[in-house]
Amino acid sequence: MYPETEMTDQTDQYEPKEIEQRWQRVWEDARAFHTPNPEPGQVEEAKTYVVEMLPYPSGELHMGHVLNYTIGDVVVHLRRRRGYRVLRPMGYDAFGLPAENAAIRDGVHPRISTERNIAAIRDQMRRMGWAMDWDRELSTHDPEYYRWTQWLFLRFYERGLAYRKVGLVNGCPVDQTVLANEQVIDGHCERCGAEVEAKNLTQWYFKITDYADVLLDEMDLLEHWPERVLTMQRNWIGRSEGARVTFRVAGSGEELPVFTTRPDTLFGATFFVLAPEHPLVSQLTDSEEVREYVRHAGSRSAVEREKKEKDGVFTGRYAINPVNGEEIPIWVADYVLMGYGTGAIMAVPAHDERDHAFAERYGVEIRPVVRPAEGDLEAGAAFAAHTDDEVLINSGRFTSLPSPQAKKAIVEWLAERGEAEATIGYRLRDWLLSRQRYWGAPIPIIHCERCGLVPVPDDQLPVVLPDVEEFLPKGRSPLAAAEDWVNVDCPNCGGPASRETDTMDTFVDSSWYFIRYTDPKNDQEPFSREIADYWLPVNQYIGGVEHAILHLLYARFFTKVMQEMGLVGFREPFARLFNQGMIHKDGAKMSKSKGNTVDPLAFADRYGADAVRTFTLFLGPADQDMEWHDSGIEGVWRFLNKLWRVVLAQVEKPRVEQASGLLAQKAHQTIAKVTDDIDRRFAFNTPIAAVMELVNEIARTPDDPAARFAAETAVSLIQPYAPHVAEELWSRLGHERLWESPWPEADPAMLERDTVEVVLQVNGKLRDRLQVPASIGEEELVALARASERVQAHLNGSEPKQTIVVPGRLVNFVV
RNA sequence: GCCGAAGUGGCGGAACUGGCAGACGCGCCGGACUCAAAAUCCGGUUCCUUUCGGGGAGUGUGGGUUCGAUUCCCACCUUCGGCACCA
Repeated sequence: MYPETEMTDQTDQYEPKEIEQRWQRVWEDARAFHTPNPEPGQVEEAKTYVVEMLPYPSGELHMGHVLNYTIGDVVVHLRRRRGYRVLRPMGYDAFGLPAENAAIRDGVHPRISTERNIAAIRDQMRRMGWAMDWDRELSTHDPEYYRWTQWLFLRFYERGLAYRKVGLVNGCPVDQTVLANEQVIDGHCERCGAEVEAKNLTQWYFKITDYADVLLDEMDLLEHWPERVLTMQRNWIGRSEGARVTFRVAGSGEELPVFTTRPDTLFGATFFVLAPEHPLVSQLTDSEEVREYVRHAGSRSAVEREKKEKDGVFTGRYAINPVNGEEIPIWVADYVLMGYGTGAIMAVPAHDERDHAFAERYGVEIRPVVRPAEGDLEAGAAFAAHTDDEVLINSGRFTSLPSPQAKKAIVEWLAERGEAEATIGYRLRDWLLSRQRYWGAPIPIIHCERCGLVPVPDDQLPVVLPDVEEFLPKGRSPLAAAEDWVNVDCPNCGGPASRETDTMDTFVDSSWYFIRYTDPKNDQEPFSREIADYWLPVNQYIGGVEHAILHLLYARFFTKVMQEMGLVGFREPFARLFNQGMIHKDGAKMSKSKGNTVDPLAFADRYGADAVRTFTLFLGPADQDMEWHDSGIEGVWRFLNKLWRVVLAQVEKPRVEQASGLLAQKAHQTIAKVTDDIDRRFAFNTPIAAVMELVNEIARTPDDPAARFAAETAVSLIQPYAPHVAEELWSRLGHERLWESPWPEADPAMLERDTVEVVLQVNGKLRDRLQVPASIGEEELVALARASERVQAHLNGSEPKQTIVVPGRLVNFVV
């Protein structure tokens, strides 16, 4: 079982490289971290499912990975040793643009480069010593995986949750593909930074907007998600309550619905605005001026539109305001967006900053209809902040009603006549999932001239991605050129048909992988529901905050749909989420272009994987951004060397079964702190400091009868961080298999101290300290405290007005 | 503008429930070892002041609650993140 070198070739030097290789082999041979699924019907036992966001296989492990997977490793080791059945798999998010762009650049097929990168990154992960169940490894580019991604797509399609529509989409001119809204940052492609272009195209969408409310409401099912992530998702969904109010075109009576969050300001609407793309514009007028404006607006990008001053053009037509029958001019202006609400607004210049700017420019009436309940009515401050204590003015029968009531009353009044209804607006749009690129899972749909859209029958899945030679996208998928693959018989009528050539967004692949892990080799279904329901929801999900919106929102959406299909029995995929911070260097994010990256494997070569792992977590709280200093790892290196020396000095000492005394007590306190910090507080830096303290203490008193016990405790507690050196020292201490040895338990009796140090204060200022028996009575303690010379000096002979006693902590005299 | 997070020594950070501010580490200073240096080990290290006993100040700023505030409350400043011509 154990390598022969271990007992015979005992050098005094800590040689991480040799130790780490040796123990990695031992774990592999012992299949130490393989976790089988429970047998069917097996009694429920304590289980934990830990998932870290799977890496994109770039071929090189970076510090972000090291932090992510070391956090997971610490949690996993602790829970395994506390007797849980722990599932901890790993996989690769292998489809996507980087591999494809590399193929275009270097002429290597993406599958070849991806698989080469996977082999490299797998090897690097092993060198870091992470306790993963490699039997469950999966990759999203594997046909055995994407077969089920396609299968799930078809189930969504059957339910009307995957659909095709013509619409304005964001296209990236560099990556030559359309993007989901979530992949557009400030009007630019999130990948390459190019400014996106609006295009009218037919694309595939997932109907995530149907789940907008559920995605908000069911945040309550999440036990422990960082507030910032919930906030980001709330912002992204962008729910706002308001009303849909129907205006009509004067003359024709054509309906012009608008969405507003301020129905209380309806009496202040002095004009009406349509987005340039609004379909009614061309019906309302054939004015050349309007057509010219619409054409011009269409050529401006969203970024340009926002930067310029508001402008617009009058259509010559009027809209009738349903609250008072007033006719107000209809304008076309590109500050109104077609994509939100109805693409038309009622403009209330007195209470909306944008409408105000527009009205000022074109001389439209500005009519105030609400004023603050009390306080100043400064000009210009009217729309500064809308609050609930405002009251209506100039609003007919609603005048002097408080704003919140007025909102309701006006909508109800209009609703009686069918001219309004309370409704909710969302910022969230449907998820655009088709991509005009090669390296992704093909969308399993066939276009038949006679039958239209025909889903690929389940028994013909997977639709395997064909090998092509030319990856360069030309605005259509490179797959379109693979004619043998494209041209097929219609599964329905047998007539000539062609395959869909777009591939799926890689976020589809990663929206369900955490369930596939539970049953990764299933070739009958994506996973067994029984097994999935045993492991999920994931007890602990760990990953970077960059996925706060995209991946986490999509995965939540997928899970809800799968639950409604009866595929799983849970509504939320990740019960707890931990977002690690980013590791910076020289005050900035690490990036290749800045040249401030740190190669973890290079440091592992020099100091050992144990030191890299430990230092990464010692940097600071793992959920905050951290600053990497090369000199810092020296400190951890010194610590591990000190541990090595201090522990080896105890090997020959007798083991005292019931160790007592201060050092034993310190050891028990350290057990309690490390356990609580990791398991309850998710604090990973402070346990290292606690073990350092313990080791420093042993080094000071190596001949203490409890020194050996304390040393064994230190080794046991550092194991989740530095598993190799811990295992080596454990075996030299004469034990076996630390990785499955029970986690130490703090003896409550040992945590209680016989004597305690009490702080003596006068007027809240520290004046003296006192060692007293823990069991001392209050009166006796006060008497002792008063007797202190230093206290006496500050009391100046006067009698304390008040004496505060906190048992076991302090006595405070107030004079 | 709206929403969220955070401000503590020279630096990273600790202080978990209102009770010893600065654990642990880096850096720096001193010492041991060395012909010497590096490495290693040991000790010191918030600031001001001191007759070397001590005294005073101190957790972004200003106020408040409290015997007592890094911690709670109010106002403000700064930094970071999200959303934003979203009606």
